[in-house]
Amino acid sequence: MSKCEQCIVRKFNSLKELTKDELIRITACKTSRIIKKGDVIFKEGDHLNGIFCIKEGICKVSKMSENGRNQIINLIHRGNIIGERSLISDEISNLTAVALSDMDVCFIPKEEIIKDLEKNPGFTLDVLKTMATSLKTADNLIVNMAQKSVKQRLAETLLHLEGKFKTNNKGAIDIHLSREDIANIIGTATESAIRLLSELKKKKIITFMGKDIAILDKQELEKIAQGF
Amino acid sequence: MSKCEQCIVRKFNSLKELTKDELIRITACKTSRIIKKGDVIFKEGDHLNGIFCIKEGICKVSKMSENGRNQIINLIHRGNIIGERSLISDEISNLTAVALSDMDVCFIPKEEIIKDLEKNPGFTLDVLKTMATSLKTADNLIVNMAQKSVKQRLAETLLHLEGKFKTNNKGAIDIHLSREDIANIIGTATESAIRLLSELKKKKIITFMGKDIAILDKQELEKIAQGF
DNA sequence: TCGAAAAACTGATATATATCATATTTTAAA
DNA sequence: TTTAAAATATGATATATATCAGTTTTTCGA
Repeated sequence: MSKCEQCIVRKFNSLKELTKDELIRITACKTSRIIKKGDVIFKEGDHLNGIFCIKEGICKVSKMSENGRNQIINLIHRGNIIGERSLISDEISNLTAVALSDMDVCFIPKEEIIKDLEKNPGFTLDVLKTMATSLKTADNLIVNMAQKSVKQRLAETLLHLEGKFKTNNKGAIDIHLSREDIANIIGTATESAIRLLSELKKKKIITFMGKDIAILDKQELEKIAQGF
Repeated sequence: MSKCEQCIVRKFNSLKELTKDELIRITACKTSRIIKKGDVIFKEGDHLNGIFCIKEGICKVSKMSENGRNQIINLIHRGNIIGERSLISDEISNLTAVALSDMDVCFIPKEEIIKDLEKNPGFTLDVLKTMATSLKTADNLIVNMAQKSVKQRLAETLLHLEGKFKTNNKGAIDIHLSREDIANIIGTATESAIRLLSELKKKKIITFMGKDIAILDKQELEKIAQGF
């Protein structure tokens, strides 16, 4: 069992605010889990009973609309925590998390986190700051979804993905998403996403490298994202 | 100058967690403001330097998209607090707040709230819980905006408005919004909103009462909201 | 390595929604 | 009260996007 006190991943999230003693307590009760690509970490309606700290890998966080269409709300990677919103509200999960790659995560039981929230104001404040940032991001997404065209949202998504996941040694965006996933991020039909990607490829703004996508003309993509 | 200790409005927000002493301190430094319908309370890019506690009236909280279209993110009324997200992130405001009616609000300076956040864990935890709820609401809105048709969103908005603002003595939804405001809530062109409202009126699902709207057939509206 | 299933792709068509134009009604200011 | 401006309404049309149908390519398990 790896020790939280020595885990570098906590530096990237609110757990960095915990004291050594608190971390030792967490180490004692947390469980490590290996999650296979495609596995469901949790789904809408689940009682979570804790939070997940992502040590390695990527997952998508999504929600079903009443129409039966799936909307990806966020992509989560190393260092992030998921499940904390439901924990704080003391509710069943409103979201579904599915692994996009093999993952290495730690599960920390609810009671331990609540103990820290009640006893360590620095931790609580950091969780609050993180949530404030999430809320700002969500507000931006609402505006984009409501006001921008699918083409704009696709361009923006590609730029955002490159910024977040960087490029691999071949210059391609370092995350593999299916066409359906991309469609579910921008909120459109899979066919529409495919068509618009093909169009961008034809215009040499992007290119496909095996399963990945590389941005060739960032400037042009930024223009499209802004509606030109 | 009214006293926070005696103010009933605080019972509806996180300020309820403050101690008597803390409230007395807030009373000493807060300022009351009368805001006229149509006035801007704050706008995107403003340094807020505090939060606003709404004692009376309603305001819309919105954000401009890069396209130059305005998206209303939330409607805020008596008991709610605005400006706390920017305060916690220590950022300029990402949103604009405009009064939809004459308002009576209290402005509480940033330093005082920060003091309480640092010293009163119950207060911080309540702010955190409120923000967790806001985040859930925002996530739902993302999904609706991305996956539902304008017609669905209009129906849902009308139902939501009735639930939130109740009906007046004539049975109309007790908030007055311009057609443009309604369009900016559902994220569509004003003409489209008008057309769809007319359609609902023609079908006797809603009716117009002067400036207000009344829901005549809630069941049917719920069906439309669900995509039928 | 084969074959079935899944994913990616393309075309044709329908439909929802935006846009532009213009008319009518309401509001508010002079 | 009159009048200009704003809000509401409606029609015509263009366009973006969804949907349905079918093909090709890729993936992966037996």
